[in-house]
Amino acid sequence: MGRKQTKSGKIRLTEVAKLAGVSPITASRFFRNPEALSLSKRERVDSAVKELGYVPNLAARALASHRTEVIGVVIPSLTNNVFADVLRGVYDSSEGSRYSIQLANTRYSILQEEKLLRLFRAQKPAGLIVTGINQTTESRAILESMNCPVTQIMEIGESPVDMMVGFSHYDAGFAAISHILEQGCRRIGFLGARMDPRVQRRFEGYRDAMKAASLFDPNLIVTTSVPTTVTLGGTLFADLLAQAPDIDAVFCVNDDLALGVLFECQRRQMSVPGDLAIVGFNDLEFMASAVPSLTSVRTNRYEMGRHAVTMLIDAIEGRRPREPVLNLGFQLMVRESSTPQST
Amino acid sequence: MGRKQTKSGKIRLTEVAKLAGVSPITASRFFRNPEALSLSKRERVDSAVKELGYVPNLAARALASHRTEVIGVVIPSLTNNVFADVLRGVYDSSEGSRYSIQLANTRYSILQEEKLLRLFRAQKPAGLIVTGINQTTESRAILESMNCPVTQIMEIGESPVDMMVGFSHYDAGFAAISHILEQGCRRIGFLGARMDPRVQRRFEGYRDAMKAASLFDPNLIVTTSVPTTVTLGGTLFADLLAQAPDIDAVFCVNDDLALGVLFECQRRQMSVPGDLAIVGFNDLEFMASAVPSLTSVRTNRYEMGRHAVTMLIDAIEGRRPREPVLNLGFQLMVRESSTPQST
DNA sequence: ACAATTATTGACAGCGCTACCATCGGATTG
DNA sequence: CAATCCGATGGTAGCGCTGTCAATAATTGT
Repeated sequence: MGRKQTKSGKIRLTEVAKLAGVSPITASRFFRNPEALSLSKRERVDSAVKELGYVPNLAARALASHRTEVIGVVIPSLTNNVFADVLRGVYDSSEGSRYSIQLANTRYSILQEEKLLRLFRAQKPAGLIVTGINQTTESRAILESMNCPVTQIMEIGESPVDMMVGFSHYDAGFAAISHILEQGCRRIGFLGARMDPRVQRRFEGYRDAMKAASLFDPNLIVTTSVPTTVTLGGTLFADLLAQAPDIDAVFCVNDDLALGVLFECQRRQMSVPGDLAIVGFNDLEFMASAVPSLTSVRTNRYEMGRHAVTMLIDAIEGRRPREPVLNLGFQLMVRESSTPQST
Repeated sequence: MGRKQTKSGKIRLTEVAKLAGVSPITASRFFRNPEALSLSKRERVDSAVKELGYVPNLAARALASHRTEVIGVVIPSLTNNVFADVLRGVYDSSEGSRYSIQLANTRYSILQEEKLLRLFRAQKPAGLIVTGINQTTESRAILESMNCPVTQIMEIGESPVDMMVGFSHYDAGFAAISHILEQGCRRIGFLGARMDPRVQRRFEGYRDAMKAASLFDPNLIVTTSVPTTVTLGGTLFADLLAQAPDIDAVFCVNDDLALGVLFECQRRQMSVPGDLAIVGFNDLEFMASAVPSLTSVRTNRYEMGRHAVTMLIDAIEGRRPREPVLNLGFQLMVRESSTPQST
């Protein structure tokens, strides 16, 4: 015969059905569509399941039904707090649904992303959430061959693979700089770390706002590809000061850098915002709490996660949104660090 | 007949085998154990796979082989930075192996944990990593019925389900307090948020160290079950000051709280460490960068993640470690915030 | 040169579940 | 009262892959 006998202890759906006195297919329906069963059978199956301690075999289910109830989520980093909030939204809105979340981490590697997408494809997820809009041609091809709804999150742009939820990093960067300019600052430095595509677009917002005010100067810019840390904020700021000692404001591409700048100012006895205005990005929780409180651009990360999942589930279940691209915008949270007059 | 014809475009292993001129089972072996094939067949299968764009069906594989190559990781939070580091270790050491990581988030809910473990069980993972040692009886039963290696991480204790990697939170808390006592502080406050089991044990370390010095006083303690934030650190500290105005040090169960306390001191013009010594826990990156730099207890989170996976894979592949419990210890990172004399 | 061993390969059956259709009793209708 | 419909249930036939073991080819030793 084929293979060794099924372990005696193993409970299959057949056993459950037998005990409940129904056919296997009825027992199967108990899990997928209990309303379709008569109350009496439903109860009989239910107690049989409990009595035998039946655990459905997901692989068999997936094989027979050609689908799974997994939503894949591909993000570039777990260390970056930004994604923690997105994921909270994702988990919150998947809870209560039949779908379970499977998380994958590219660590900002294009190759890793392709590999993960390939892995997901082999698993036939019900839907997929991916970060950003700068997938490689190869990744995009995989996504398009995937035969399931896909939501791109964190930013919006032209030609979505399928759906998108995000905001314009360019606009957000531009708005931040406009605000600083309004405060009367003229020499606004730019501090950037891990220049991923979204950070790059924030930079473009900075650049264009500065150019529009005829204040653009390459000396005001310090960037690195190194991952962001608070300490790095201090280091980069020191570099910036060395190359442009006359700066009166700094725009940091994220809040960790901004906090690092604040600490460095404290170390150098520079007053914030008196000597220097600081504006961060993301509006992490600590920004409001710092002394002085730090201005930042709030991005609706939690909502992004929520909407991404909601839209995805709707699409999976055939209720496609009429508008595939959802712009969640941003809010400039103006605080002490960028309002010199209030000091 | 059974069901509608397989979609014409669908490539199965059989098709690959046919094109390569081998039997399906040989093609199958190409994926699982390529060394077993002769070089010529290996090349033939390889090019057939590429030509047809074959994507293996993981569900079928899992069903036929009774296993998967998934390592499940169950953690209580993604918002908490602590786990980001653990996960970095997990991902780093799973990379290059055949196993892929599946992450699940209990959000500190016991029920959610049980639900997730049940889900994992139905998926027959190759191995499982779970956080902490305080599983419910039910969760523990699921883990034990799981028929795969299990590693508990973040802390160590008696009677592991299988393996453990972590450190003693009690000892760490005790050591932190001992250090503060050595600095001459006597009225050491305790600030705690989200009192999960590990935080609870840090508290016990605090309590016993204080009792040993005959300095224990319930008025020195402020805790809440609310999740941790920097802002909360400030709030709790204000409460603490109200109830014990004469404190000369604070031990915070995590670094976010400690940062919040520092900001609150700045707001109140209290000098750190002159008026108040501050010690945090976890040694997140920003602690070294704060002004003054903040003392903390460094926990080897990255290494915890790495070892958890390494041990797990070894166990999966039959190379069980001789010692199932690995204590990674901790280091007290003494900085300005707790060394008054150096100010 | 021949048996003994080892490396490759293949045939077969079936993993546990569900899609598809058929069935069947009973309620509804004209 | 037959015709119609509908909700509940079941039978059959795989889904795509791999475990088992047997068969064959290649290699080695004596």
